Amino acid sequence: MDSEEQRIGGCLPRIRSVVTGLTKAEQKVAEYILANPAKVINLSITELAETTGGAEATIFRLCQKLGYKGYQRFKIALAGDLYTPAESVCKEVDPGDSLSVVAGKVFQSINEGLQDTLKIINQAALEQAVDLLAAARRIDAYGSGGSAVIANDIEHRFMRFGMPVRSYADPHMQISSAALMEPEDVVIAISHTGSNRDLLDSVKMAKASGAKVIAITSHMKSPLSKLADISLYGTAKETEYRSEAMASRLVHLAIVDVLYVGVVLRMQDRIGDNMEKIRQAIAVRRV
Amino acid sequence: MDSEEQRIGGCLPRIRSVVTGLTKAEQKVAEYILANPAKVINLSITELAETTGGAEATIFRLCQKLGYKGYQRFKIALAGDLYTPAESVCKEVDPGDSLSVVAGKVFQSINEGLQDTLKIINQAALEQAVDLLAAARRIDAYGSGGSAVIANDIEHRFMRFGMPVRSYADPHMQISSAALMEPEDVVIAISHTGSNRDLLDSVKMAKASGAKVIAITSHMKSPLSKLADISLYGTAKETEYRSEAMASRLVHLAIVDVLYVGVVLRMQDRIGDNMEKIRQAIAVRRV
DNA sequence: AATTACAGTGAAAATTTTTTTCATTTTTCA
DNA sequence: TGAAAAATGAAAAAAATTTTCACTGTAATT
Repeated sequence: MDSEEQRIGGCLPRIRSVVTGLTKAEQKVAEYILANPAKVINLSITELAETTGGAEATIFRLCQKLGYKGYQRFKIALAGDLYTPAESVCKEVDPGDSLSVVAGKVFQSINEGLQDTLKIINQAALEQAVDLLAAARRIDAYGSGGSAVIANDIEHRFMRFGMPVRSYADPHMQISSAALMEPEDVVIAISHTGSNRDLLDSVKMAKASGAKVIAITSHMKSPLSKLADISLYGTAKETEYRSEAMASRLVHLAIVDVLYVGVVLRMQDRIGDNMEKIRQAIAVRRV
Repeated sequence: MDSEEQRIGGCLPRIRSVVTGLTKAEQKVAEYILANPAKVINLSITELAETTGGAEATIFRLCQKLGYKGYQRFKIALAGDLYTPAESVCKEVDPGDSLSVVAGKVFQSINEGLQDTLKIINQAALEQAVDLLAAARRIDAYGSGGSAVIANDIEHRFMRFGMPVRSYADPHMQISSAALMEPEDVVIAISHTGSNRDLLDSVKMAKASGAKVIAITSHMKSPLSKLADISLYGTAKETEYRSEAMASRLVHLAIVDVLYVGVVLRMQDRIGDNMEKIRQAIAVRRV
C-alpha cells in the first residue's frame, strides 16, 4: 500500500543525471527547470510549455521519465529541493581565493555531489549489484581515462578478500577478457558519460558471453545503462573550475565503497581470513 | 510579477498557529492534515474532502486562510515541511542495515573525513605545493597498493594541461625514474601510512637527484613526511567496516583536487588550449 | 417571539489543469 | 535509400481546481 510513496526532494540531481539521455524537446524543458526551479513551482504545465516553447505532452512525459506519476507529483518533489538551502549555496572558486578557501569550496562541492547522489540512489539496484558481486566467480572492471582510476580501485579493493578481480583500461584487453567471460562472471563498467564506444563494445561482448554487467556512470539513459543489467548512478554538479567528470570520480569511488561494504556485510565469515593475510603481507614492507 | 513568490515550507507550524481561529469544519480538516501530512500530499482536494467528511470548498477556504492561493500551492508548501534532509546518523554500519542506509553512513563518514582534513589543512604547505607543481618541468607520482589509484589520478589530471607527468606503482620503475630526476622536477609520493620502504627508497633517490618531494599521507611524523619537502595530510577516522586506508583514499583524492584547482588558478592562461584539445579528442570516442 | 443579518457550509457549475490519444514529423538503422 | 521506430505537438478526454450560490443554523435586534 505504501508502494507508491511520494519521494520528496532529489529532483534536481535526478534531472541532472538523466539530462543527456533525454530527447531534444525534453532537454530544453529540463534545462529550463534546472535554471529556474523556483519559477517552475509557480507554473502550470501549460504555462511551462509556453515558456519553453514545447508541448504539454512533452513535459508530462519528462516527468514520467524522471520517475514521477505526473506533473503535480513532480512539482511536489521539486518543492523539496527548493526548500533545502544547501542546494543554492554553490560557490564557484575565485581566482583571488586563498588555497584554504579553495580547499573549503572543493570539499564542499564534493560533499554536495555525495548528498545529491544519496538522493537518487536506487536501493534495489545496489542490492542486486551486491548480490551479483558476492556470488561472482570472476570480476572484471572496465574503465578508461579518468574511470581507469575507479576500475583500478575496484581491483585493489575486492582483491582484498580473495576475489579473482582484474581491471582493464586498455580497450583491447577489455574486449579480450570480455570474450572469455562466462555466466556467473560479472563485469563492472565505469564511464562518466556512459557513451564510450570501446567500452560499449566490450560490454556487448561480455553480455554475449553470458556475463552480468554492472554499470557505474553519471548519466542515466546513456547507452551504457541501457546495455547493463544494473546501473548505479553518481551525480555531481559541474562548476567553473571543477569539470563534471572531475567531481564524478569521487562520487563513483564512494559508490565503490558502498558496494565494498555491502559485499563485506554479505560475506562476513568467508573473507576475514583473506583480509588478515593481506594485512600481514603489507606490514612486512613497513619500517 | 514576482510579488507573489511562493513560500515553501513552514506550513504545518502555520496551521498549528491558526487552528483555534478556524471554524468547526475547517478544524476537522486542519487536524487531519496535522496528523497525516504525508498522506495529504498524495490526496486531491476531492479525496481529502471525502476523507475528512467535508466539502471541497471548505478545504479551499482553509488554504486561503493559511495564506495560499489555493489547494495546489498549499500542497507545494506542505512538501517543503515534509522534506527531511539527510537524517543520517553517523553510526557504524550494521549488518542489518539496508544498503541505502549503508550508503548514507558511508557517505557521511567520507564527509566527516573531509571536514576533519579541512581543519588540519596547512595553507602554507598547499601554497608551496602548488608553486612547485606549477613550475615543475616534470612530475612523477609514486604510490603502491591503494595509493597507486591516487598516483594514477594525478597522472590523468595533470596530463590534461600538458604537463609531463607519469605515475609509477612499481617500486623498480619508481626508483629508476627517481634516479633520472633533476632539480625543477617534482615527485608526489603517496602513502597512507607513510612507511612503505620501497617508496621511501625511491623518495631518497629522488631527493639525491635534486628533485623536490611532495608527500600525501595520513600520518604526520611518518618517515615519509620527514623526508619530504612538503607534506599534505588527509585524515579519516577508521570505522569497523571501513578501514582507515579505505577512507583516506577519498580524502587524498580530494587533496589532489585542491592541488589541481590551485594549479589551474595559477596557470589560467597557459592551460586553456591543452584542455580543449583533450576534450575534443575524447569527444570523438563517444557515441 | 419574530425578523433580520450573517457566517458557515456544501452541492454543483464553471474553469483550469492535467492526462491521454493520435496523427504527423523526425530520426535511426538496416 | 526506405522501412521501422521514436519523438513531437495538437487536440480530445479526464480530472482536479476554483467559484458560485443556495441553504442552514445561530445570534442579534426589534
